[in-house]
Amino acid sequence: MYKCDKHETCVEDALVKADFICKDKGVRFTEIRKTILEMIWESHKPVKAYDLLDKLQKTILSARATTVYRALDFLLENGLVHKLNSLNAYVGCTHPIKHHDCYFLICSNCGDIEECCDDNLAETIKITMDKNSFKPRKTSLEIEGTCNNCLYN
Amino acid sequence: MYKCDKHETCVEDALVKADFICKDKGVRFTEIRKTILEMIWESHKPVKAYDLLDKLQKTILSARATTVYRALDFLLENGLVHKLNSLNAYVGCTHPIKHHDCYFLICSNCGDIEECCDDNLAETIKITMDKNSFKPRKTSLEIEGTCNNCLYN
DNA sequence: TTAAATTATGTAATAATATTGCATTAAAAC
DNA sequence: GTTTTAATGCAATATTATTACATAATTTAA
Repeated sequence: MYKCDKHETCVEDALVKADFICKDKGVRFTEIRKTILEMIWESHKPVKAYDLLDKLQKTILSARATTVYRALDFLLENGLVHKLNSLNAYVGCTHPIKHHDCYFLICSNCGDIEECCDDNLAETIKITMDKNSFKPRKTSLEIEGTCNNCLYN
Repeated sequence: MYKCDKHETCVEDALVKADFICKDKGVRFTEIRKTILEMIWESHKPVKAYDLLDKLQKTILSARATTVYRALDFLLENGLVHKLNSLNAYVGCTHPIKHHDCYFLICSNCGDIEECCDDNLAETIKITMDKNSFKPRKTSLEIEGTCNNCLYN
């Protein structure tokens, strides 16, 4: 398990930041979008679209797959969540305001995700792209393995 | 478009190597598996499972989704093809014998894939994992952008 | 401050991707 | 040759995601 001191703080923090970002960008952080983001932030584990749908339908009976995917699209576009392509699942972005390229450590033992940034790594990727004369637009780096916690606890 | 001097060579080469690898490992390179690999190698573009199925059904009427996915599983397990998670598509591995960690440059203009290796990049990733006390098992690095050819031709 | 334009949501249908379970056949091992 | 293992046949279904069109809510701007 990911050790955040007090998980409520993560959730609150994410919602406050999201609110700020949306206001700043002049986009609408509607109830549905807020609810989906909150649900995603219930854990540090990747969440599946249809699990979100199941939960959402408990309060919003009209919810359909589109409801969820539209909210996800919005959250993705605005950098509030990430999609993990290797899992077809979604996680909250831990630093939506100052957003750089980041990568994901996926622990296949406990299921937790850690979102990381590393200037050195980002720089090396950039250099490698230059070497290949490739103009990158979107980088997806997902590393599956065992996290520190699971290894030693 | 990816410029390989003579594409037949790519295909032949891939099949010969696959044959060698399978013999070496003592696994069976059956007709279906060979056909699927050949189909994947028809281009340097990622291929979709259900497109493979459509093609396969022209010669093997009994082919079903499972037929394709089982062949793909085999080819993936034996390092003969790669799955591009960001596209839900498959490409042939260009160096199945000496296999290191590699990454994929996905040109969203021409659709071509380039599979690359870079020791320096691999090393940087390794170092970054160490820093995070994370024990990696499988790395997926996919970079979408514009390739050299599309930029300057 | 209402009309027009834009954005968000409701709703149904369906497309695209992938897996399960069980029967049968083919190949390898003994 | 028989047993064991691996591969394929086959049907059903699970999972993930999109399309198209209608309605409602919000924002823009006349």
